[in-house]
Amino acid sequence: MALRRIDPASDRAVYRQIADHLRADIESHERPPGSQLPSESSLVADYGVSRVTARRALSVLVTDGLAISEHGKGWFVRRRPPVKRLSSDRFARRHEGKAAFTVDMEANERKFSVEVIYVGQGDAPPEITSRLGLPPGTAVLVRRRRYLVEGQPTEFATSYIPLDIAAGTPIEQENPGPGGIYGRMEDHGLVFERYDEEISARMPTEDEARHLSLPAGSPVLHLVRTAVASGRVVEVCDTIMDSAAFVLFYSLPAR
Amino acid sequence: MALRRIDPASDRAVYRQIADHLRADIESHERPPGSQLPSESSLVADYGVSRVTARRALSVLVTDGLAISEHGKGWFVRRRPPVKRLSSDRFARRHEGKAAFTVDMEANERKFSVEVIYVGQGDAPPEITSRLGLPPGTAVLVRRRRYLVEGQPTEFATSYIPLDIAAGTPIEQENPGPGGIYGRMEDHGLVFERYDEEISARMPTEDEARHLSLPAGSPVLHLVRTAVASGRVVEVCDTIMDSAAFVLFYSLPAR
DNA sequence: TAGTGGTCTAGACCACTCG
DNA sequence: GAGTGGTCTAGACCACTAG
Repeated sequence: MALRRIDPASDRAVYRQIADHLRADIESHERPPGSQLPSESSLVADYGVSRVTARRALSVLVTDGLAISEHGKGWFVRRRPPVKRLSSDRFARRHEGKAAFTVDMEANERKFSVEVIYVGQGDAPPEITSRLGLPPGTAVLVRRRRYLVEGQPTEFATSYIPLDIAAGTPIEQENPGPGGIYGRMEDHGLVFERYDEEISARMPTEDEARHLSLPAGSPVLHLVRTAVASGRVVEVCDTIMDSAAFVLFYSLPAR
Repeated sequence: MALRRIDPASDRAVYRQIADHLRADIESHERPPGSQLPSESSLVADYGVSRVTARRALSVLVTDGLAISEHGKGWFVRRRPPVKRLSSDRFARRHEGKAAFTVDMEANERKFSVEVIYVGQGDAPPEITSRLGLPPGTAVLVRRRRYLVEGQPTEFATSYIPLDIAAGTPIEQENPGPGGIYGRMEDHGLVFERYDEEISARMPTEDEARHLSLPAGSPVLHLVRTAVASGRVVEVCDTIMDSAAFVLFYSLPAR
């Protein structure tokens, strides 16, 4: 964090050089997560650049997911919530009467909560009805909720369930009871065979960024789970996760 | 793509309004992938804003992963390489004598190639030696390579293998032969038990962005695979993937 | 009120691409 | 050479946060 100067002979743009200095400080933990970065005016004074250039340097760090700005307060090194999501034994342990998310979080000893945003009939996007094996436009049960870990939103999930499975069962309730919706499906004789998960990553839409309180430069993990029971698809769950908060874990047997 | 105007009464910043217009055109495919966006000067003329504001609007799209700029040429709607990576049957099919990546790509009928960057002894980061069950600083065999799909780099992988397994075997060669390094390990009597995979997503480092020719606003998928055979960890493979090029697929049995 | 970031302007010089 | 993006400056006004 020693005072560094711009090399005017360098090919590297001035704003990048300043960003490099700050990045080095962040990566070496000389500027720890949550600490305040130099203000724009102090960069202007220290480096002898215009305010626009100082801002650009700081913006580079935001784009790289290393910093955030807070209006009226300053620029700060971004805090990273460390959370781990288990997978392979996630569904096995569900049989003890807990929903998958509960199992995941308890395995990591964190305080969590669930916010139900919407439960009721609704339309599903065509990609979803197609996975469910239903004609486009078919009404389904929609369960939309947001998961919070230690007060911070980290995950935003929407489940789609065929109405012939959900109608008249506790699956239509906000709280479907012990074991979650999978438990209720088993009560009705459905035998689960497998869960297929597709994972991708991308930048969030503006909506997603708002729902998850994501700073700029923070990608999301997109997970689509298809649950198969008794020979048919009984649920498609579309999940958007703060990528800074999750590591997904899969254990594949060799044979 | 009709001529739209800025609403000066709106709370939304001018550069965001312009970005919104362009984003809508991109998402509706009125501006298809690869097409040229309006030049900075034409935005200046059409919207009556300064060049800085026009550039900021375009930069928003870059940060969101929707556009790229090419010096001297213009701004373009980003092309997205569609590729799918299979997982669950990836290792099962390896036994036919093909490496996992080959299986993945053939399943998607794409032209691919592998570039070997380095094969030889080297140091492994402490996270890696710890996974391998070796003391920090132990030398290991390092195999670093880059995978290209249809000429575009999409994946950058580094394998770390304990020397007592690799030394004196074709694993130390650039081309380890049919079935890849796993095939050679089996030749020596190792029996594979499972592959553990940890997946996360984040923004790339500058190095990673260069190696993968990633535009700004393009996150990477980070996959760390730990191969367990005959009761010990025989390889850790650290993979960085262009998130725009991959969808990871896992099938989890219910019991 | 003082300090911080958020937005915008007008103008400059440079480097790259293409015909 | 004409057009495109890349970088930088000096200055302005506004909005938010704090003591």
